[in-house]
Formats: sequence, structure tokens, C-alpha cells
Amino acid sequence: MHKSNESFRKTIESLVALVPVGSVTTYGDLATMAGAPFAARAVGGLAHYGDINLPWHRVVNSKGGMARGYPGGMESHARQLRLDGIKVTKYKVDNFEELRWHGIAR
DNA sequence: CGAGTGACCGCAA
DNA sequence: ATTGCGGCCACTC
Repeated sequence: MHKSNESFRKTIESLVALVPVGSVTTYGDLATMAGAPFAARAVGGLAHYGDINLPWHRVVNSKGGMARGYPGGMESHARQLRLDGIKVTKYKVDNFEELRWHGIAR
């Protein structure tokens, strides 16, 4: 059988790469999708140490807010989201629940 | 291998 | 709204 040989890292990075433009996801959701509902922090770790080429700006916290240690600060994070066509007010994604990505085939 | 780090999460005061 | 604390996880050094 196929065991989930793919490391969390790869799984998470794959998911992040799939988040559609205009949508967002959260660290917790990614962790859950990857099968580790309590690994939100680990996802944050990957955001920091992982592949910088991935669209990490589409990953926000559980409240739809900007990430704390985003390079350049929350302003930078918000700017990136706006470039995706996402509206951000007070460092929070507008219509967060609407734009929230539910993964592939939910 | 052990300790430290972190872009989290939820709850309590 | 803000601050503090514990918890859980993977990664780096």
C-alpha cells in the first residue's frame, strides 16, 4: 500500500501552491488538510523555513488576519493580497469566509 | 540527538 | 481590545 511517504513539508507546500489566486487559506486549514489538525504552528514554521517561491501571502491566520512575521511586515502581506485582487481592511481579509479556500474537491 | 525557534490556535484573565 | 499561557507540530542548528 501507499503509505504517506510525503513529508508534511511536501504536502503543505503542494497545497500552498494550489491555492487559487483570489482565495486564501489558513495555517490551521492547511494543517488539517495535511492530516495534522494541530500542526498549524508547524505550517508557520514551513512558511518561515520552506520554499520562498510559494504564494505564502495567501496563507492567513485563523481570523483572516495578516501573519505576524511576514517579511516586510503585515503591510507587505496586505499589499500582496491586494495584488491578488483580495481586499484587505485593517490587516484583515474582507469576506474572509467567502474567499477561504476549502481545498481540492472539499 | 536535544534544545531552540516560529509567519499558529484557542482560551482565560 | 489586549496580554498571557499552554499545547501541539515540524524544522534548523
